[in-house]
Amino acid sequence: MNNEEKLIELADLIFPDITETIADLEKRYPKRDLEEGAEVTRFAPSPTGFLHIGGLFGSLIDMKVANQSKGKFILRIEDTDRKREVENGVIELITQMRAFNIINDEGLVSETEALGEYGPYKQSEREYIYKVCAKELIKKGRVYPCFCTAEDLDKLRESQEKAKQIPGYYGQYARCRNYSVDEAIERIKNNKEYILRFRSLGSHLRKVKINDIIRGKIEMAQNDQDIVVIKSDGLPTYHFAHAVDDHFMRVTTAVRGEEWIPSSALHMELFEALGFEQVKYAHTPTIMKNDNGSKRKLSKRKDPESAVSFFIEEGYPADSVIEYLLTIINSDYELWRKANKTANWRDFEVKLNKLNSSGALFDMIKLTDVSKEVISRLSSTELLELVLEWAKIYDTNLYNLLNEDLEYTKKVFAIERDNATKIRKDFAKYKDILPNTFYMYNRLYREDINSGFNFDSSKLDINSVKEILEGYIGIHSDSLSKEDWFNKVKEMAEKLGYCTNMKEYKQNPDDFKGSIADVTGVIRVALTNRQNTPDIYAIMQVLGEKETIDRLKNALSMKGE
RNA sequence: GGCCCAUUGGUCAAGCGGUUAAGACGCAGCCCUCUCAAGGCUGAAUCAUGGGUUCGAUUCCCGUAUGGGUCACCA
Repeated sequence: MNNEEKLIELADLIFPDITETIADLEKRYPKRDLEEGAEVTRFAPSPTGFLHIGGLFGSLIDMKVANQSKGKFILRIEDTDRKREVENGVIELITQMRAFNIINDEGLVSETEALGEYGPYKQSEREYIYKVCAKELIKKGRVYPCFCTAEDLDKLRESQEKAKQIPGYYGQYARCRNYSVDEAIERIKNNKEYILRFRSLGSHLRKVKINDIIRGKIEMAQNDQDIVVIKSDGLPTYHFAHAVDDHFMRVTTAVRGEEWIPSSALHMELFEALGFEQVKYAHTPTIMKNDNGSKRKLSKRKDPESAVSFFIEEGYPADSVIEYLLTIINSDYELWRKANKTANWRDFEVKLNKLNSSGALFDMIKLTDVSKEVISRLSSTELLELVLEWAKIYDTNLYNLLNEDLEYTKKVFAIERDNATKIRKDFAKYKDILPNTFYMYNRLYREDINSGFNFDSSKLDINSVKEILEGYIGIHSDSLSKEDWFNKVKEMAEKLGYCTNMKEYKQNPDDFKGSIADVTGVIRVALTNRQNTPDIYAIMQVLGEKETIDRLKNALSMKGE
């Protein structure tokens, strides 16, 4: 029996049930019939139920690149590490992606259902496919059984470290690669436990070039490690699964985190050994956080904002997070947004080669700004809808409050928003809304004034406050236009000795009792118990005449006691 | 430690051999203004460092420093 025949015997011994070949798989998963330039991308997380901000970042790029080129965006679940699996992890992930409008064309759409012809899309269900590939490589002598135990490997690493050698299973240190096929067969027949390793033909003395879409050419040492291809549980390692899956799912561009750069040389060799065409790589930068002056990766344990669920819980609109991420992905996004004020971010074209390759610090303050902008583009109806959806889950008190009188709530939301010449930009997240509008709700307003009014006593004394309130109650009317209303307020203010022209007042403050701003300030506090609010005319219009007068009178009486 | 990646204001960054080195956030000031938010204007603030290459380097090359990543039967 020659060596080739022996290898076949070995392959059959290891995988007796596998009869198909890579060629069969090539037929089953044919090249896609897509337009020229169409990109097939994939997001391939582990089903931990936790969507990291970096994952959202990556999947957003995946989706944009696929959509823009009329390609396909696949969601594949990498569940080959059963220790990491979490119950309902897949559906949790999909739900979170959907919350941000990241929708895949293909792959998992629920815990068990999937779209597309290139499945299964869970790696644990692709065992057969990996085995077909592994078997073929055994026949070619490129995969061999390794009988080393965990202790063997520990010892090896230790001695390598001591001898200042590159650690790993390679070359002269790869004990099992040197067994003859007969020896290997014999060991297996004797029920020795084994895993399958790749036989690398590379040398770290030679260089190899990776062409990265984001970074350009990356030069590194060839792979020479005999990495594990199939683990003892029968499932593949990431490396092997990456090559097999991305090939047979006909992925064109693998967008992945930069932590994969060092293993790219290995992946190249794997593709080569399997006879696959290389995929293109786009290694994305890591999103970092400033921690006492030093950059570090956003950590799942230390940083709540590493989970996208954080932003949902806080009440940031999904689009805010996406648009913020887009500003990191392509910094000309902001220019585009300025030129296309009402457009949807989906219409923005992401350019992979314009990505900055250094890790960006996550900037909450910038997020806040982007988010204010996003919210300011919403009509009161749209905003209300989003807030209700959010509050239903995360703030039931708010949900109930807003629902007590939806028509009224709509009017509250419309203040300085609908038909306004200048739209308020003071909400960055839904959580900001209640602290800034609570006074529009009688019950909350009354609770708040229980502990006293916040009149600015440094400006006016009690008697002046009373005087203003009395004066204003006398002239208040709901039916005036804003201009007429303000003229009446000025008229009254003037009578009481206040300056109605701010410029004039600023020049000679001592000539007056105070300014028109002080007068409206008193009315404002009486109505809202806040010194800063939106336009009080608009507020009074929503409160209605009765409630307005009630509040003013109440303030007057409390102040007098 | 080996290998890899990165380095333009406080932050995100444009720039691709000759620029007064864009823009955004933030900050400061002014204007507008019934307060605030917004808006308008103005301002302070940047090419990590040392060598080359070049008539000329932020831009190209090498070294150094700093930061990050990676060296598993985890992905």
